[in-house]
Amino acid sequence: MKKKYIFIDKSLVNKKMKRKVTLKQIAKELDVSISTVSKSLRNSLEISEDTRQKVQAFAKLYNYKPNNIALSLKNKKTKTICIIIPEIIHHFFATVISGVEHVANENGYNVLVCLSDESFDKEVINMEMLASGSIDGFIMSLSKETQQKKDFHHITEVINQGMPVVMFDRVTNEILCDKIIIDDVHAAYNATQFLIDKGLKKIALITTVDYVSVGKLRTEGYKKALKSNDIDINENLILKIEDTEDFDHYIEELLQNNDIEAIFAVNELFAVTALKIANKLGKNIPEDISIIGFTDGIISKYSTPSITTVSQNGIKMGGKAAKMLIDRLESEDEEEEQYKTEVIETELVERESTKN
Amino acid sequence: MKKKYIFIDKSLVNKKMKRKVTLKQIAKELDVSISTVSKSLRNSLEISEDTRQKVQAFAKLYNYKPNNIALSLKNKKTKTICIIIPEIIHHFFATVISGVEHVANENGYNVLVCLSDESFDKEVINMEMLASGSIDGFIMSLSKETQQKKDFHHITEVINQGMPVVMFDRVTNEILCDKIIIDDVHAAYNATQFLIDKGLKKIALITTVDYVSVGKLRTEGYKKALKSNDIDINENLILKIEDTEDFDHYIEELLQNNDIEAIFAVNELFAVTALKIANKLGKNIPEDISIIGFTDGIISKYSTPSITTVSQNGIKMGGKAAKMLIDRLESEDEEEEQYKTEVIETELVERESTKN
DNA sequence: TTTCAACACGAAAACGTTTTCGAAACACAA
DNA sequence: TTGTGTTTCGAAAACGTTTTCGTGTTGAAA
Repeated sequence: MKKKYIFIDKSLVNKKMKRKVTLKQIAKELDVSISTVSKSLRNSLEISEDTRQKVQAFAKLYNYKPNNIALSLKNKKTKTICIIIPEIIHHFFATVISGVEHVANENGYNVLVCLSDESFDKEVINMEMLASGSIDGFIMSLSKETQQKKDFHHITEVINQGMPVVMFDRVTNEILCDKIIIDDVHAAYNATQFLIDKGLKKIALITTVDYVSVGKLRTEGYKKALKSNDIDINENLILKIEDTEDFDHYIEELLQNNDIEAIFAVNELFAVTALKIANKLGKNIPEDISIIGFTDGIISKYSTPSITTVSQNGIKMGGKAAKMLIDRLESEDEEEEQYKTEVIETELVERESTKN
Repeated sequence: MKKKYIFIDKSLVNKKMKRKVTLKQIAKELDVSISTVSKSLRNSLEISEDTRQKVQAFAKLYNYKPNNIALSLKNKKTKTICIIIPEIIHHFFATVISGVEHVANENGYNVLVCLSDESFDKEVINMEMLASGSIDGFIMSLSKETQQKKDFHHITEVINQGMPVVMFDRVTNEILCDKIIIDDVHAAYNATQFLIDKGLKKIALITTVDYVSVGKLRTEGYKKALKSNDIDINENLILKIEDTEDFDHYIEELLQNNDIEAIFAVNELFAVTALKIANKLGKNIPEDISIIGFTDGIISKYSTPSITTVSQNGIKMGGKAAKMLIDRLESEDEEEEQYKTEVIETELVERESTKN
């Protein structure tokens, strides 16, 4: 008979289990007070050399580590910050988290990640839940639904409780707090100008509906660039896409019904989809149509042809956001500084989808 | 003179600041004991209808929320789980987090994200740090360095302290715990067989160095498929790539020096890079060379041509991992069940990079 | 009037720390 | 012996909860 499983004796397992040791247990074992143990471990001069060494040796032997929760309760800080983002599958948001995590870690903070799924309710629930002591501060980018509703009471509430909030990318003027953004208008302006400089005039815009702040701003930049080059704005060339819907056929229509020379898309997905549809319609990129996207993600980089984009540098944004939050946390109740809005430089990454 | 800034009076700010109210404060205000307040809020029958209502009204007015840290200390559970992954920028890991987060949230848990950056030390530090009360359990995928060193003491230690650990994707046999994996050998076998079924025989493999567990297993599957179809294994067609190095020219060599009919790549990056280099060398995909990748990521989907891949379903993996961990947390100290290893089904997603 | 429930509430312990303050013990000078 | 310091330690409060147990009050039954 073959043995198929190895059953592990429970008492044996428990023997191996060194449950976490506490100050109280050490104190009892060494027959001193809890205070003495605590002080010894923190090398207080109040305690004699002898006792200190004895305690420290014992603590090391039993691998004593102070309980973080108890410390949090005592210090009223958790050394944890929370980042709330609409979703994590987007490359941009993943890079932001990466940036946040690194800076946070360097400063001894941990990062709690919450996904709002673009839902107002989840955003509210998460914030209310966590504001009750679990974390020291928030970094967040608004969900689409929140931006549409323009209801920010959950954020004001948290701020009024004295908890710092740093907003990034999708922000709102209705909340006073630290912010990290890019100059969407300017970046879009530059991207459009870049196309115009190549001698292209019939430039289509694929953007989001207006309540998405960044979409609106980028649309603004696009229009501004056209105007300052005395190119008429043709509303037929502007496609506003509701994010939930299947948008392929809209782009197909756009490309079929207009002899477009270039496309500026406000995100990566729109850009790559336009590229694929253009291909399907027998247009060559960049010979027939030039394409510029937004967000320097993995798609643009590995697409064929690779796509010229406006790079947002999510890692930098995340890093700066974490730095701002932590600065505010650590300087707390010193002079209340004014809230700052920091603008991160964007960069046009030229690739194969635009002709030169 | 134009006003450039609006200075906000600090006392005013503080007036608006409703700092978190505690049981003690409510008790004092209503001139009852803390116990009475606590019981009232939890609708204890010990307390008279009158008092209960009074307390509840007051608590609602001042927006009382119990302090999570205090609760954690009392209950010895934090309702937080930690996921440690090598990096977040990889689409696969992002999807896993997404899966974890959703299931965790459904069950009232929060998710702490730690990035090991493929570094053994960071993995160790993070685990040791957090094991001291901050979280209830771990979900993790090993860093490359840890796999190389084969040093898992930090994980055993945590487990011995009674903290449950669930490993996924990059796991090891040296640790006894719950695991979620895919059958890498089988999936690679199928992918290779898929190519063979198309009549392709000269199939190259682009894989990682052997210490990466999944790379090794997928290599095994590839070889197995060749053998069972009586195709000789040509080591020249097997390219093992060290992850840190710049590998483009290796792939280029591989493609130039052999008249390859198909490529099986163990990850997305290798696949798309091979595709681009093949293109550059004037080969048509899939007419001249068929390509299959691994990990159903964003790159494969939006590449041109889109890439046939083995889909790992990270969301499902993450969800299952979270479920397993939470089950163990909540059933704790009931019968110690045996550790389970769950195998997630993979799926071959057929796209344009393989001919039919 | 006594007795006994039932009711309504409070005191205190517990979770694991840190820190303040007081005090015991001892040494040493006057 | 007394007074003055110094050294070394412990008690207790504090952080914010929950929960056990005790207790005082009331009303009714005996």
